[in-house]
Amino acid sequence: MPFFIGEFTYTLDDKKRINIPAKFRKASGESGGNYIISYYEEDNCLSVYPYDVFMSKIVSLLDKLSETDKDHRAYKSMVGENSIDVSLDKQGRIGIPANFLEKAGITKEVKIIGAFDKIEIWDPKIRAEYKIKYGGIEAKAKLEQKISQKLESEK
Amino acid sequence: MPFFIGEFTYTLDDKKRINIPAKFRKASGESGGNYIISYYEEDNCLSVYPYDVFMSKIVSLLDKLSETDKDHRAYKSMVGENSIDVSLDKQGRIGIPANFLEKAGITKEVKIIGAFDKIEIWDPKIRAEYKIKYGGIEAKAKLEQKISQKLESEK
DNA sequence: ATTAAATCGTGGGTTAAAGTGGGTAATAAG
DNA sequence: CTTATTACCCACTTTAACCCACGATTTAAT
Repeated sequence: MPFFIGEFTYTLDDKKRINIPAKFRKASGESGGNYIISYYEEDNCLSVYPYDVFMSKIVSLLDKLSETDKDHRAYKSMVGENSIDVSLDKQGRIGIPANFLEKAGITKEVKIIGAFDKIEIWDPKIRAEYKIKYGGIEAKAKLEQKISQKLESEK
Repeated sequence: MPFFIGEFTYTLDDKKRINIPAKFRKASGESGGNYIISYYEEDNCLSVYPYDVFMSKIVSLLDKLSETDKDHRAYKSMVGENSIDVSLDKQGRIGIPANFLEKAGITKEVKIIGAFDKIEIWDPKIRAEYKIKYGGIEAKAKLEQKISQKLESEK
């Protein structure tokens, strides 16, 4: 249901708050102002899921894991460590815990990116590097090939 | 359902608004005045999709991607960054965010081109270069060959 | 063909909303 | 008990959404 697209530049204030674009607040749907922030080391950004999306896309998956398998336990533990729940204040901002800012290398300026079902918060410099890796014409073509192969194989 | 063809020249005003040809407004169908602008680096123009077209051609595909695959996340992130939703004002114009004008190298004059299911907005100079690359007799023949090969292979 | 009416492209002013900053109180941690 | 962090509230500045208006062009009617 949520639908986030676009790219916005904001600043982290002294109280470690970041504004969420008005468009995104309206697009968050059922979850109201409740989000789960999740950090993926591979991405090096903060993924902000509307509460409901996190439940249906992430938690529902983790629920299927086995409690008697140590690797499964490890995975759950890792995802748990890198996730936190937050909510909007009256002005439409979220406060980000210091340890999460640190994980994602965020200091002052941030780029906020709509990634359809979730919102991403990036340090601009880290994002620029990421774009070189994935956003160039050739890199994008590779992604597209991989994805179309996957979709093809599912037919 | 939408059907856009033709070429028009308009100007970006001081408030970063661009007129949409009346013909195209009428041809937008279901989506009313709602569009998604998407930028492809390879094309170097702004692609303006009627909302419904974007949903059925782009989003329906992205929805199938996996949230636990970092390449899939990357692709969604890249597409999301280069997309934005807009809608017509009372006079039939759309406001274009500054970062999207920048991506496509648009300053004042624009060429608006109907590309069947979507509308394209070009800087005239960039369009002229593009035409050299793809519009010449030989270049066009190559395109046609590639396309007929694809269609052949799908039989 | 001439005139009237409607539509189209363009410009600009006003106002509500969005983004930002900071003060104070409540809560949690040392 | 003291200090630091977080939540809640209020205020300012800028941006863009919304509305109205004008000339040019097109369409329709006489």
